Amino acid sequence: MDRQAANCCGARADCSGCEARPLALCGALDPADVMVMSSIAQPRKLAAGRQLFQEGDPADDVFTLTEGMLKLYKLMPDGRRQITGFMVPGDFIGLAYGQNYVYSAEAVTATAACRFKRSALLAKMVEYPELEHRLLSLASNELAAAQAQMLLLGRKSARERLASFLLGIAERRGIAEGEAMPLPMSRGDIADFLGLTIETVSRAFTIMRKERLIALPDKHSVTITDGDALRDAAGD
Amino acid sequence: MDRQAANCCGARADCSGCEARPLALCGALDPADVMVMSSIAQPRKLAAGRQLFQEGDPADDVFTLTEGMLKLYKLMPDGRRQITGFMVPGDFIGLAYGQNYVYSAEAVTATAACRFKRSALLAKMVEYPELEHRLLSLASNELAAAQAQMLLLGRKSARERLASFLLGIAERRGIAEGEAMPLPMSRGDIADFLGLTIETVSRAFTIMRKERLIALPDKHSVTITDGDALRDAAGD
DNA sequence: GGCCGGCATTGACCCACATCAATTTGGATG
DNA sequence: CATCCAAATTGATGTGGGTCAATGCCGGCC
Repeated sequence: MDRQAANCCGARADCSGCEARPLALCGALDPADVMVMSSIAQPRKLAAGRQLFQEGDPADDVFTLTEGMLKLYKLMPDGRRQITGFMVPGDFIGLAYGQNYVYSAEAVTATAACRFKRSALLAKMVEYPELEHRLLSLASNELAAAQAQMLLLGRKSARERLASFLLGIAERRGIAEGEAMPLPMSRGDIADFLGLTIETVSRAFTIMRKERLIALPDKHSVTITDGDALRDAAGD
Repeated sequence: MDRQAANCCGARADCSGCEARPLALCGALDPADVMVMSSIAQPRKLAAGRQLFQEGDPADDVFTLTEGMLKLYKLMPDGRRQITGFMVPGDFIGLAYGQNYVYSAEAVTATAACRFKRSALLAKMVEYPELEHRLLSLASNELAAAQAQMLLLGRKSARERLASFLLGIAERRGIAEGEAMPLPMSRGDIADFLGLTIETVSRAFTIMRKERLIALPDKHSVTITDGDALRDAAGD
């Protein structure tokens, strides 16, 4: 089973109906100028579990995620894995001025993304500096998130890590206390994001459920039932 | 002793002799245009141990480091600290599109930096898009470094962390095997950067010295004596 | 509806690193 | 040169989370 599902095309994108646009790179442009992006964008779909690219591949393309969720990760030769982020619609992927990708990207759920040739995007950025401006703003947000994650990985306990993780998702997704929140990634992915093992993540979920900080309607959703206590558990 | 040493001035910078320029933001400009930066740059000196700014302060200024070393860090309410990076001449500090700094910055050694009003820099970026381009390139390098650090913090052993740290500095500084490398930060700073305790860092140094991977001429220098073995110890 | 297989949970045990506690070292100061 | 003190090292002991192993759960498939 190595064929990719509904990938293909080479077709040009129709950005007019894109829901991710206001959030994403293209949101930097006047509505009238969005067509300049569609002229260089190639839509691309990816089934859950498939890779968008691998660490070390030549970084000729960059992407804007429009639907679904991707995970970015780095691997060590012995298989240890660190997930550096979960990407959601609007996120830009492939920023990096090196020749090659420095991490791998894999679909968590079925995803859709817009692919751009790096060279084409660079050319458009010369013409439309507001694109570069938006990209810098996306990059600096990512940097702030990366720094928060370093604090989490370097200094927080397992319990604090899980609490911070859940609060972070809820905030990013704008999900209120008492509302069910989708958690599409596996326990293994969460563990590799938080620098823990599957077993430790599972135990932390169980404890927090027993303490009524959260509820677990099923394995792929959480409800924050006591936001104050959860913030307390996050340690900051 | 709360007065700041030789800080002061409000004077305009003379960028013509700036050694950090080729590396830094200003290196993006034609030599003829560098004066546009000096017109908005304010030089600033900082003694070792002094803070440039604190997490939460209004982020009105941004900086380019020209001399010395700064550490950036985040604190938890109970005092746990994670250093997210050590900055060297050429590095840009204060990137972030929020209202407030999201980390603190403190001088490790005596430092010199160029301060810019964020608003003034933003204005110049409109006029000179190559400034924004350079900033994006600096940001994406920092992002790649942050991702490498997440792998280190989430998945590496104490020994691997220290080995990676030393190799990273040697590479950044262009220091060859057998050459003494300055290590201006304290063991405590190294510990807070690597997500370990002082004692564990100290033990790891001792072990690697006894194994002849490194030599420790004094507490603030290291020599990599067996680069291959050290790369091996770094795990990737 | 029953079977299968992958993911998640739970339990028992272990170990790398944290913590607590002395020393030792070395740079600053008079 | 002696004194002081903060930083670093070294040693003894504790523990949070990793490892290994068994069991449970659920969704897909015949």
